[in-house]
Amino acid sequence: MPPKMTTSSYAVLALLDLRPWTGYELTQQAQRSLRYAWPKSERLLYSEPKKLVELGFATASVDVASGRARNVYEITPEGRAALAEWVGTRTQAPRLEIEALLRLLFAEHGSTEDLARVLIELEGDIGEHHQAIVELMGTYLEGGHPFPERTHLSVLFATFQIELFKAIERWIEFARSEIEDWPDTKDLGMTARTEALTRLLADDRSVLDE
Amino acid sequence: MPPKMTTSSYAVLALLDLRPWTGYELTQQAQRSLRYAWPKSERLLYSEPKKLVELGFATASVDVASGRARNVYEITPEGRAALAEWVGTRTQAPRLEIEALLRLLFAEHGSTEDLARVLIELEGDIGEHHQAIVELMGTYLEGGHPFPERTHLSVLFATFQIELFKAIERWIEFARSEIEDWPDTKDLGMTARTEALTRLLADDRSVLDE
DNA sequence: GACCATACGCTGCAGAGTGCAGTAGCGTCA
DNA sequence: TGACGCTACTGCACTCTGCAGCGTATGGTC
Repeated sequence: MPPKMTTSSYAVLALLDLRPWTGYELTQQAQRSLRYAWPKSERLLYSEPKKLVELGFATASVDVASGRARNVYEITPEGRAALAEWVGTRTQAPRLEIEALLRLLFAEHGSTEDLARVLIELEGDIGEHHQAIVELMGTYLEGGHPFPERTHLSVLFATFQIELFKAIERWIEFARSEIEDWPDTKDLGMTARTEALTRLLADDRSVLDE
Repeated sequence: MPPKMTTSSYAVLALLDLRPWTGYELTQQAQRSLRYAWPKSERLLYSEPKKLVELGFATASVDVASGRARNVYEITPEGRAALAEWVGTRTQAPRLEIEALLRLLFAEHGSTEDLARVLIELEGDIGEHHQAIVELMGTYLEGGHPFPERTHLSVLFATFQIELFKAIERWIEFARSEIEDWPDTKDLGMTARTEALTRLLADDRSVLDE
């Protein structure tokens, strides 16, 4: 049986459609540009182009010119056809893994300080990404986009990241102020405040509009 | 070598701390309540309690009382100790897999209609979750929380979901109106509109404040 | 009263994906 | 000159997923 095309395979194939890349470049580029939509390990990104070659969607050649040997991958017409077909398939539902929220849900095992620390860690992780995107937009303004004709796509993509990060940061502030009023993490149950929040949520209203 | 405790192991252990569960109940409960923070497959959720037993963090017994045989798992004092230690460890960075955004980034392979369809699919997936949370809050108001003393945690957790879903839905509307003005998905590059957006993002301003 | 769908209650297995260790060449700065 | 870091990967063990399969009990239909 031939290997199966996964979403990750199409992601790498779409990069190969832009230009030929070496395996190393592919891992670096994919980790930098796709990290926020499709985070995958370096290890996998080294394996995917090999699979594409096996399927006839890419060709591999070895370049020895610049120093040490490197695999160079290039897309084939069959590869482009596969990409065109991919567009018609159903999009997978998003999948959000947020350990900080798991720890919030089970915060009873630690103190309110432990919970505050979890929020700080989340804030740090989000803040890093947030800042990186803002800086990237600065370089785009100076003509730094590696594929200028694709700027409209990268920027629309970036608007999502920024709105998401801002929303999460706003929530962290909100959660922090809520937790400040908690005497403990345990056994509070349905306090007056929690009931007020529950009512807002049951009416599908934002808890931040204050 | 004994098996390794993963975040998923702690998630299941934290559930076991609430009360004993059968394997089946554990899979259902974990998929319902943890889906938005820590989405894991049914298969894994059947395996985790076995690992906990091997580590001495839970005990297993077979209940034949009600119809057919079922495994019942219960936490041990060692299990509770492990949970208490977990609180002190570093929280993993969030990991957001959103195939819709990957397809946006490579929208050049399809038409603007294809891209609009991707947004509709994303909207549908988010909308389902959004609605489920709102309904859950309704049941909490009617005293439907299975562990009433933990309501404050569940509700704070839910505020995150609602704010996140609302932010994503707002962005989808925004993206839709942007794409409507595109003659094509390809080669637009740095249009005047894209430049305006890039400037906003580089200043870390929201593109939705209009 | 036989049938069938559906929920319960799992297990095995192949394959996707991760993390880490290891290997090896090249540049550079002290 | 040797220590460090970047380039450029590969192998391996292990985590996690999806799917197929399998038997039991419950409720409703023809």
